[in-house]
Amino acid sequence: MPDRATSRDVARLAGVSRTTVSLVLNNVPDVHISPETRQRVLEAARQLNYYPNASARRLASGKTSTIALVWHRGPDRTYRDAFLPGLLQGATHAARYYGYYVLFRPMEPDEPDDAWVELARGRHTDGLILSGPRSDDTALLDLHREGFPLVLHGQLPGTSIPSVDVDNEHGALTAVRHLLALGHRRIGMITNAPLAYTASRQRLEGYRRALEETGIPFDEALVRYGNFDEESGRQAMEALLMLEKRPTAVFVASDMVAVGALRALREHGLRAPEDMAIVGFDDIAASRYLTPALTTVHVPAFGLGWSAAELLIRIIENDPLNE
Amino acid sequence: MPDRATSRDVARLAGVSRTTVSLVLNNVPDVHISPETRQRVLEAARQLNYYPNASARRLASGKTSTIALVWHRGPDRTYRDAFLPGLLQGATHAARYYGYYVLFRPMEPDEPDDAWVELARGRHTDGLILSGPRSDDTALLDLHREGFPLVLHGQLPGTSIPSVDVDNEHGALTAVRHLLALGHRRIGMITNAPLAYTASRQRLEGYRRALEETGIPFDEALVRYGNFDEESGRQAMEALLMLEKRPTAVFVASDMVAVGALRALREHGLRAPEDMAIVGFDDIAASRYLTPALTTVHVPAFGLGWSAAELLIRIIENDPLNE
DNA sequence: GGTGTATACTAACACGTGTCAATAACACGT
DNA sequence: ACGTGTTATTGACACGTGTTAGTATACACC
Repeated sequence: MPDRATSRDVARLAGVSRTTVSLVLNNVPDVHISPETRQRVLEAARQLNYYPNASARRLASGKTSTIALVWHRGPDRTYRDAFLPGLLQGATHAARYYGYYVLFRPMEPDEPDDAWVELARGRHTDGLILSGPRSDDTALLDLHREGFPLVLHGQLPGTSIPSVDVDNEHGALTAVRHLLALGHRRIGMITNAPLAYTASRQRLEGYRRALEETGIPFDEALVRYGNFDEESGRQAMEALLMLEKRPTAVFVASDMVAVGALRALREHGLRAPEDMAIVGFDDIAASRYLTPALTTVHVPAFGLGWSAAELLIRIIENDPLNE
Repeated sequence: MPDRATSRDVARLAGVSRTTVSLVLNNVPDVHISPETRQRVLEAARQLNYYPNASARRLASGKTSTIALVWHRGPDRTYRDAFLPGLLQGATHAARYYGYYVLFRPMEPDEPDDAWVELARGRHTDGLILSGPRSDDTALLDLHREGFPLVLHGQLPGTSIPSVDVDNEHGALTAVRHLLALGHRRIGMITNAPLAYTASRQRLEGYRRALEETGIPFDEALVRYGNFDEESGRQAMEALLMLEKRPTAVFVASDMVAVGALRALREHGLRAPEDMAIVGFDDIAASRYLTPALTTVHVPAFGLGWSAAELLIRIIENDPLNE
């Protein structure tokens, strides 16, 4: 590769000092450069096709202008894969707006849970978005205590670390209200996952509140538990169909699980929504192509990515924790 | 944030020179350090929780240990979104294996087509994977001529730039052979996109070759042209259904387009595969959840990402173009 | 006892930028 | 003539690491 031009080369060609080159190219405010000099510098830079060396700039400025998205793949792999493009593009969109790059760092099963810490400690990035954090992660708490900029995507109860997440309860509330508005009074629910997951509890709570609003008593017999995948949805629906008094509608708190529930219906010769109305949650791409199309609660992956990145960059640039 | 330890601090604590610290921590070969010294250095580093500063290391070594994935979203947005997680995770998987990080850089509609060039010229990364390159991109050719490591994902006829891509022709060949093996003799095709796209032409060629193998004459009347989306598939299938002699099977060279084709069948009261067999291409996640499930040609997104990154890193590290 | 040679370590330079403190030139009022 | 302030520019240091050339010591060999 040919030798690249440095700011020294630009300075020489323009007949000024390296400092002046830096001041001009960075548009440093409150500094006076004569228009002719400015012009000469810009012309020289153009002529030499000069691009400042990122590594040198990082070292000198102490800023990497980079944030990282750390991606824990959970047990709900397929669901999270469907979520990734939106989240990532949202994050990069915001990052670009503020002049940052985005490093993508998926955590793989064979590495230690806190392998991502090196990104922070080695100052590869100015901040991190952690998607799918674990609460037993002491490295995470340490970093936060030291004031390293972090934003979580997902719930982590009991910490003060900034986070973004879907409003699970409200989404569920809306979904069940929709079924109520259609006239259903006996409405079942299949959760997206076991109740150990915060999101799961919140969606259940939304379901409960919607019923409460309408004065319908909560009936535990109508609730079954999904476990991320299709098969768990099929089994849960089977169980609901076995009930003496079947529900006329079911809120399934995950599209992936809902696919299984729909399959169970078909196996019993039942049709949706005529024989049983179904509302999903997550808005996976596939739901649009199902037959019949699945009504579902939209989850704004792009918006979440955007918000997470924007929040993180605000924290990085204000540094409110240490000044 | 507390002051981080530098290699100087480690050197002082261990009672050695900074050079020794560097030699020990980087495991530099062919250099002799006594076991006691080595131990003292490692202990000091541990005690100070020392992580080398990435920016300084980059500057000193001239290596960023980073590759970037440049993502052009094409007109086929949904399809490419479904492809992203696999490609990206494949690339990061290989990158991690070789000790590289991955920068994700989507190109947005509002920026110049060659905005990504700054990544290379500013030495933000050691190399680039370009997904969905444009042939009219002179900046691309310039960089390649200068020996900057590049790998393309997708076709770019008439250049010597290394690239990875799906074997479109072979995939199509396999799909049509499958239909032939089922006994079909009158097989239609709906392309994934207009023939201006290389991938489109290659899939058509695979279809043609499969027929040829079996001695079935190619009949242009049985070929219709999709355009990435569902609606184009619906229309194309409508046209095929209007034929006097309908095909008994159709190879649709894109799952997204196939979804539309299936819809058209339903609208005519026809069932797949009983009334008309369909084989798709791309293996989007949704195809598994369609009813009936769509048989499709699997596209190994993860493998492509892996290959692209591995090839790129080989080029970076051998630098065969300039030595 | 001199001559090589392997071992263990270090001083000093390089990487290319950002930025502060200093300087020089000049205008202006008294 | 002298101080004061403004404008335009620069010299010199800092950022934290990698790496080469070199020094000092110990050891082996004839």
